[in-house]
Amino acid sequence: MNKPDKRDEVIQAALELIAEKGFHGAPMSMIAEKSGVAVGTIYRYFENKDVLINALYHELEEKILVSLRDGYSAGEPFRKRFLHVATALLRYFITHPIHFRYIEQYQHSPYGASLRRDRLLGKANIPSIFSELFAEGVAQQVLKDFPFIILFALAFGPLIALARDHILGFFVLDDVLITQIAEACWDGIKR
Amino acid sequence: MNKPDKRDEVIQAALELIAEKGFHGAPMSMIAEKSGVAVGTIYRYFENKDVLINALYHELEEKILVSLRDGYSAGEPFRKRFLHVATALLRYFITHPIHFRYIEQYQHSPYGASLRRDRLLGKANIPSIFSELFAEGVAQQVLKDFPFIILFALAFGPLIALARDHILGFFVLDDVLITQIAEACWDGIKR
Amino acid sequence: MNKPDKRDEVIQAALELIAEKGFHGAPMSMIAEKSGVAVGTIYRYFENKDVLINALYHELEEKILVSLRDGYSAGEPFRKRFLHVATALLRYFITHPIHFRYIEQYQHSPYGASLRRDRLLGKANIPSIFSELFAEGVAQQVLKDFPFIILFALAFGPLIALARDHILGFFVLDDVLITQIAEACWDGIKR
Amino acid sequence: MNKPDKRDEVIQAALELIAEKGFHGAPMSMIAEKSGVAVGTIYRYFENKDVLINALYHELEEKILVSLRDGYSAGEPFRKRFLHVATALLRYFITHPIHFRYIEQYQHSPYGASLRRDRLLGKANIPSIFSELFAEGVAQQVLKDFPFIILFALAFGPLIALARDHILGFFVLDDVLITQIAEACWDGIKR
DNA sequence: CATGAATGAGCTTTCATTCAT
DNA sequence: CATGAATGAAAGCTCATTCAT
Repeated sequence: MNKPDKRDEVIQAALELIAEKGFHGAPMSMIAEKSGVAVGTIYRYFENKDVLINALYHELEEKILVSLRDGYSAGEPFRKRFLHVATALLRYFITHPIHFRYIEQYQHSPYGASLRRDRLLGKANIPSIFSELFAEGVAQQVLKDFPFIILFALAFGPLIALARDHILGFFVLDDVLITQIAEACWDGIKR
Repeated sequence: MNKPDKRDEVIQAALELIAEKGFHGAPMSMIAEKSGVAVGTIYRYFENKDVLINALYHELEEKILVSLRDGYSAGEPFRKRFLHVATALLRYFITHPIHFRYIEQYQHSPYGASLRRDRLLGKANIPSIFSELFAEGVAQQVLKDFPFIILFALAFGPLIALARDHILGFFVLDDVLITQIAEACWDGIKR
Repeated sequence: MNKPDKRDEVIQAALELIAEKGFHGAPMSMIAEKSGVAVGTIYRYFENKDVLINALYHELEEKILVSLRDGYSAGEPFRKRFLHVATALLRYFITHPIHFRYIEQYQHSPYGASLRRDRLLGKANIPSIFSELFAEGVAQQVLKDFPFIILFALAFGPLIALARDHILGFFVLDDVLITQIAEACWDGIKR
Repeated sequence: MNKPDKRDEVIQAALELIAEKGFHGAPMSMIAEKSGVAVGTIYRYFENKDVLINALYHELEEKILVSLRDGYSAGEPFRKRFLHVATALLRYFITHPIHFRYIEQYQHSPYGASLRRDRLLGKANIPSIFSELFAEGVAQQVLKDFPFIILFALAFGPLIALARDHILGFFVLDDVLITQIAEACWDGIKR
């Protein structure tokens, strides 16, 4: 639980640098400098740069899941739960733009493809909140009768696109819009 | 007869290598070798690697637009036209997976951010087929009253996510599914 | 005598480009473009870049010698003849700054060292106007009793340094100064 | 004990290689090899090749100034001081031919032109020993009434030319000649 | 003779990784 | 455990030279 301080410094520095400058714009030496640590020290905590990049991604993913579960109650009606998850996700991204940029880069790189493949092959696990939600929605016949992967794309594809547009400054998301957008996504998946 | 023989070879080699290995996994020397051309020759056709990457993107985009316009008739009802564009786009991607992977990488890189910004500022032009379609839909009050950028995300965000999932082999898209998905996207944007 | 037009164009373009940008800032392709000739054509007239560079130097040297002999009369008193040569040289340089810059670069490059060595070994000939002038001056006991090479340095070393300073804009030479400088050089060599 | 071990090795290797082969005949890889260091190591000490070249020049210049000040006494008569500086300079060059060749190349390259310009504009400082000497000489009316730049050329132009000739083996300078030459230069500048 | 597309060796510079201290 | 100087493979790009047309 009490991870060494230095490890956290490195993770944070890597996050900020890579989010801003991309994987190749953030050399290990720069990460070392920003985190106030020697280059060699990074290699005590992470075997190599790839390991660092993957570990960072998984930490971010975990933080998002925690945030989605906050205020999420299995007792609520299904639609309400979906809207909660969708708006929480969008809100997380726009309040953590650096996390978003990192995740986006990760997912569209070879790293992301590997992880997805591993998840498909069962080597890595799919976050349960999503699979449970959609499994239930299909079972209750509230949702369109699509495979999980399609429902996921219909529900979250637009959110991610819009988070990016907001973060890039192409338009501004406010609470009203966020709700309207989540409802539009709901229209896309509801039966 | 076909003058830009070498240029085409280079473009094709770059497309395939970058789609597979990413921008940084495809050095100029590798592109040269794959295209059967000397390194220096690439620089006769493209001032530098960035120019090559951008030119390639614009060629692909143009091909997609041509393909979307094929069978598109302004006389058809609005919904039908939307479904045509959506299914055609999805079909293009799954029949040209390499193009898709290249475009995806491009759009999530600094190159893509620059282009988007230029388009927003009016320096580069937005493909008219999309802007016309949505402008008309909003005017006719068939679509939800959202700004263009949100409609675009709702309509195409899921398609792109699903194209990627199909190409990565996570599931299989067939004609029936494609139509159903396009209709689900329609549900997301229609009033 | 009627050298091909193209050869002259190449020589002139090379002169201007190299004078301004140095040997390595003037690629053959640039020389070709500036002279309105194809790259391959240059190689019809000059076996390679080194040959071009050397040929150009010798053409310039010849022009200077012609200009020094203009108005030079063996009948004049010795001092007057020296002042003529010295002022003519300085005037040539400041009216042909491009020639000066080329020559300067040449003489301080490996090319210049080779040529000097060849002249020492008798493979190349020393311009006669200088050797005759100084030989006579020494014989008449008007000049200090130094070897030719030292007299040459005392007489022309300052001129060349000042031509450079003038051309670089560090100060301005006018007719009065030119005469005064030549006389100061005379003070350096006269007995 | 001697920290900048590698830095010195690099400086020395660069000096020798560039003196012999010119700036462009001494690639970084060659400098690395000669100094027994990896290429990348050079870049720890010098940001790039230009920085290395300039740093090397300034180190040499400083060494020369130190050597000129050795045995120089402000109390001596003016002529004696001038002769000291002139002979010391000539002696330095012929005992350090590699330094001479490097300096010569530097001064006749774009590097040298930049430095001269900076010194003229006051951005870089002119070695005080020269400016003080000539300023005093003019004030005492011992020297011809020329601007500093002309006196400098008259005094040192011949020395530099003769150092080069000696180093290239065109003739041999000995102590007697060196003194005679310095006196001839004195004749050039004295009133 | 003239052309200029093609070549590829060679240049400068970067950066993930190692290891002696 | 921490350090950061050292490494050297590999990248993008240039340009003198060739040769099919």
